[in-house]
Amino acid sequence: MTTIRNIAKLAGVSVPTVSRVLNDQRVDPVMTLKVRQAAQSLDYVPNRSAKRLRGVGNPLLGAIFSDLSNQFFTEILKHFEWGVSVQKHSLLMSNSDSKPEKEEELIQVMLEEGVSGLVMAPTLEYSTKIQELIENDFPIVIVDRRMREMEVDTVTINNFEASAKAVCHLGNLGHSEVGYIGGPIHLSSANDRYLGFKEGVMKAGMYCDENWILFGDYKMESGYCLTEKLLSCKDLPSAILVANNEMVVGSLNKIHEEGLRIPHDISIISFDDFPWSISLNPPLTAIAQPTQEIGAKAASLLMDRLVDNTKPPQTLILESNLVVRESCGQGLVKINQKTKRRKI
Amino acid sequence: MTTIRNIAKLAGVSVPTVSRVLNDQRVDPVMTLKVRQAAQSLDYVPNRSAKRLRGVGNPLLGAIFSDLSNQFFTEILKHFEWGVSVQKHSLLMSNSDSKPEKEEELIQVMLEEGVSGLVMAPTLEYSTKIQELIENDFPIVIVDRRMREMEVDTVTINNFEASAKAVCHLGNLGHSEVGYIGGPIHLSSANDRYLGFKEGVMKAGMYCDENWILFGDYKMESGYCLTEKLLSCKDLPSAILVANNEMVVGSLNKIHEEGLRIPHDISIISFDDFPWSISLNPPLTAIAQPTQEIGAKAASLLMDRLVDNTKPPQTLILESNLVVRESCGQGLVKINQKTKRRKI
DNA sequence: TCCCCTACAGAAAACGTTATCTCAAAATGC
DNA sequence: GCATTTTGAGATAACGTTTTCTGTAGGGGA
Repeated sequence: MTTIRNIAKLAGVSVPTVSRVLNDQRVDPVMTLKVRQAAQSLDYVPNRSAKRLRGVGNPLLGAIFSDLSNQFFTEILKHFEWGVSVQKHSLLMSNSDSKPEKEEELIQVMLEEGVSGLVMAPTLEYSTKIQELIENDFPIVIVDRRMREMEVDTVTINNFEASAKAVCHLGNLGHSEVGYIGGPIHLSSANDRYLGFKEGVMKAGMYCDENWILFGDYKMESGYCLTEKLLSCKDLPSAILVANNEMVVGSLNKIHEEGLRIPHDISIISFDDFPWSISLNPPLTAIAQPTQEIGAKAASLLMDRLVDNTKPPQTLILESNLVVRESCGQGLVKINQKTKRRKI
Repeated sequence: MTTIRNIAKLAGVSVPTVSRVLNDQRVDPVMTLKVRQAAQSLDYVPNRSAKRLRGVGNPLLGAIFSDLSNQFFTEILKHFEWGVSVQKHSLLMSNSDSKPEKEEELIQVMLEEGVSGLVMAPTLEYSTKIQELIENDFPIVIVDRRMREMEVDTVTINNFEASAKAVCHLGNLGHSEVGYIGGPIHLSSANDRYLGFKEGVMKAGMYCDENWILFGDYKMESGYCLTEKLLSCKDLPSAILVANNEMVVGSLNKIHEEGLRIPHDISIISFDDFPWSISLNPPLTAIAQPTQEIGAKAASLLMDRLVDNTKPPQTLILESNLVVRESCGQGLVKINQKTKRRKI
């Protein structure tokens, strides 16, 4: 490995002079040239660890997401990376696999690596580790979820409202019985979506049997299993709201496996929208979250905080967008047979 | 920030003693205790930059993928991370956005960060930067694609064979005219898939008009546009093979937009398989790549090379799996109207 | 001509660690 | 009981940088 010391030797100058040349500080032109040539010929690669130790050089940022195979998060991450890369930050990413203990470990690793800021989709709505970071004024931005009892920069959508809006949409289409397949209630997003669902049901005067309300873990498998459970009810709702992209895939798969037709036999509406949602059977009506904007805002929030850490934390609530396709009956009232047999 | 120097002061011992305690080396129990307590009370966070500068501590690995919003890559990445995390490596990830110049820049950044190994899905089949790394015996593993003129650890599937197999499947179903929507031919995967397609067509005695062969960039948009172009042909093939997951989404969207029915009007088979492929309209017949195995093997290949860099580079060719669903006619011969009108 | 200021290169210190070296004290062998 | 080995803690150097300090040469003003 070549160091500025080697360069200095080859160029016949002192070490600090090399440093000055490489940092574009004022140095005699002839020396500058010699140093540049030496650096070139030795394939010099600057050592960021050394720079970071000195407290200079490109900052390192960290991203910890609960599920890096969930396209929703990777979209956010991609735009976050775009947002911060204009400033030449390096980005350390990791996957907490929705495990709080792994998350804590990863935070520790990132701190040891010397990140100057973090963006996270945390696994729990409270974490002493994160609380500590905040108390020590460590720059951190939370996406998708809100933390409980913590003042911290946050970028999310209004999950309550979005969920209520979805139910309202079902109501407008004539649905009067609706089920809910939700995420882990200890996450604010899951909780808000559930509360919004209840609110929507109430406002629209719809009915929801308690057996139609099921909570999973935001993963596809639980979407599948919970749908199985739901479909085993004697009476079925005419429509269900599924709380995220992964679960709705499981849910759809189960519904198709059972040979039920959407929306004829059951309607479905979900959170999160992707290009392939259009080509599902049927095209899926969904609440699209602005992943691009979430990522970009998170990046700018974090970069702002890196330069000025005195501002009070902000919570940005972005607009979600109901994308109406064909999985809820295309505006027609569809009541399936089973539901008609329902007593109340 | 607290350093071992602070701890030493508080515990009333020397700096090296603190280091020894924290590295579990033999130290007087009473001192050990004092050091541990001091470290605890000062919220000590080890500094990996300093360790790395000294040449010790957990190694850092780098991952550079051409598209981090492509689920195929994130699946690989996830399993790669699992594979290496058993050894407590840190992982620096980045997205080259399929841009060679960005890729080169990212490699540079990672080298500066001091990664001890790289896993990459490169943007081109040749790169002087990568060539240099290999010549300098830098540990690197390539996934999904093969590099030209380079001896380097590689994990991929047999794209040629898989593609031929797909065409053969179409032939078995009675298709005799087939189109191809491929990726950028400068990538080995895209090239192999194309060659395999041609081979398959020839072997099965099928027909492929030259207007039915279109090349894009593996992105959804080009899948959409190329399908538009294909569908504008006077005569249509009865089936098309689409070369990756992103493009097939665009392709499906376009086909649905045109109101064509799959497989009645046109059959479609693609590379890459995801949970949501089951719920597409219709369920998509696809060549599933073993993303989990690719990631895991890449991890073990890289870790092996980290400990022993003398072994000759290996190329692992993993098995792909044809998943037959309903987008190719479920075993029935389907010839659409338009095709029937074709002259030869 | 002398003095002071400026410009700029080199020397030395520092960032937070760990490894090597030194040395004293304790433990062991005779 | 003395010599020798072992033990283990502290001092020092080193990793690759940058920053501060030091010193020297050259230029300008009196």
